[in-house]
Amino acid sequence: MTNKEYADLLLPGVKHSWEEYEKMYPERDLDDKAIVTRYAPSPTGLPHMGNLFQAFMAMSFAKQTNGVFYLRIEDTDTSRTVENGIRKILDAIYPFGIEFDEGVISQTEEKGKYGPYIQSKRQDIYKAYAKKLIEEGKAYASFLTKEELDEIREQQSKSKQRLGIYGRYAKDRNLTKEETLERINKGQSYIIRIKSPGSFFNKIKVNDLIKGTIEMPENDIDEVIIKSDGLPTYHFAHAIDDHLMHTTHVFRGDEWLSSVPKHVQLFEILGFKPVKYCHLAPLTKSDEGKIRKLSKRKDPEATLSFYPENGIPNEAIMLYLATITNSNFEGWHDQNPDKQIKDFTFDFRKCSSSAGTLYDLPKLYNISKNYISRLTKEEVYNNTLEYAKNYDVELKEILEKYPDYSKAIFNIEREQKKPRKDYEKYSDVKGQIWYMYDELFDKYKEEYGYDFQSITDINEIKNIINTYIDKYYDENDDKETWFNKVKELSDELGYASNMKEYKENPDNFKGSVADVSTVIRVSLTTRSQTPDLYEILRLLGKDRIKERFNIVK
RNA sequence: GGCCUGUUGGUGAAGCGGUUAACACAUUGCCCUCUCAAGGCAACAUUCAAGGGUUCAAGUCCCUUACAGGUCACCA
Repeated sequence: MTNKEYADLLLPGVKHSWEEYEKMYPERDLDDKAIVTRYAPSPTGLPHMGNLFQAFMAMSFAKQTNGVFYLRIEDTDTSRTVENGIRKILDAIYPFGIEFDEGVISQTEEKGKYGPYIQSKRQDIYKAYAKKLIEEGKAYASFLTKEELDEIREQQSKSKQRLGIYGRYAKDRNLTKEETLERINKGQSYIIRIKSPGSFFNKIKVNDLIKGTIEMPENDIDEVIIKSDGLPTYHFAHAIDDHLMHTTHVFRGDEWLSSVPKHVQLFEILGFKPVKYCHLAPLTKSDEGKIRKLSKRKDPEATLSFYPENGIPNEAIMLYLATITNSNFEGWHDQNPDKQIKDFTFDFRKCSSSAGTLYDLPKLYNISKNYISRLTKEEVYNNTLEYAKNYDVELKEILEKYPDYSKAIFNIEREQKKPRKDYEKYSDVKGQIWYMYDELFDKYKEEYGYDFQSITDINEIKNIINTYIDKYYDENDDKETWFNKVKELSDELGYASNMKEYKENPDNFKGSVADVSTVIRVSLTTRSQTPDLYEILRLLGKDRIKERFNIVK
């Protein structure tokens, strides 16, 4: 019996040979420097922030080198695969600006010449290469049962030896063809393992683009490559797919680092050109003094839906991811505020190699605040409306009812060199401007209550607002005239119009122009802290000012 | 337990044998100012997990220890 016939018996029904597959997946016609990489999730649930981070990074490096970024679905664990898993991944990730050049593009479609991009549809390919290894004597059928495996593990840990199927524990390694076939004929189930040529006492060096050069023992474990369900293990699928799809760089979590010797070995015995590895540290969080991985279960901010639900702009998240990808991004962005993330050139040498990046929400909010402050009034209006449509019906109705007026509100101290920065997220908006709308003012004024500061005597308050509206208010005043009048009002009523004088001799006055302004401000809005009072007066207009003054009791 | 990685202020970090140890967030104080936000200025690591070594010189190179994380599946 030839080796080829033997391989056919172990893995029957394979349609193509590995040579044919090699021809079907030719080299890509790309620049030498072009990075081909992928995002390769398992469809086992919703992606989280760590996944987005990986996808973002892989995409950024591919795009800046005019390479290819594709989506591959790793669904070789059929028991964990969830319903509509692909759609869930895509829906979660698309809003954040992740774009694939190739690969799976919807639950049912894909594009590109290197597919299928779903591993469960590539079974024949994996088997063809497994047969190659069997033919060459580099892989074999292993009949170890669950019980035998457990026993070996127990024995190894009891005698403090390394765990795994290697050396003398790889019992079926030296079975002859005849012995193997005999067992198969008896109906014993088997899987395919590689016959590892490595020795634990040899060291290999791997140059990880992020972690640097790492020295590790060679792999000597007879790793499983084809499982009993006929599907490949992650390790085998990784080698085959990334070879055939001509991936140049593999971005993945650093939990894979310790598997690298297996992967290097697999590429070698298959005769593949090795890929470059970029192992990313997990996003972490400090919890009761301990550092741990960001967790979907414990940390709401790990879930991608947290962001739209809280009105945090997607762009801010991308900006944040860029700043934790490369430490020099932030400085560049400050210098080039009008440029896009894609204009920045990321550098592997500027990627942090530390054990974990703390995912810092306050920092993200700061980035978001700066981002929103630079938007135009239209953009703020549209984005807030978009948020409100899903999460705040009351706000949505108000915004839709008064589009121009709302934009004018958003324009207060906006669209200038040093814009006002008071929204970290769109969900902050209502809390800061509700009093500008009569409907909301009527509804919430009692709830919030008038926040008069130092002046609490209602007669004095009435005195100030009545004198102001009767003698000084003129809706046609410009800002300077307006404020001069407020000062005159202060002088007339015994308040210091000059803050310096007031600070020097506070006892000579009833208060200052600040107190007078506060009375006007609070009477109109109930709030002691608002944006520019002049702008608010202008937007409210004479009638509503009078109306609101009259309500104050 | 074996193997691997990491450890610079409250946080993220820059640093690649000679610097007053950048910068950003947070915090605190002052200034500006009709409030808030913003902005300006300043404070915040006598020291780079601990110890030892190499060197004229070490956060930077070497060793040991400690701590943290990862990994050792027919899961990815």
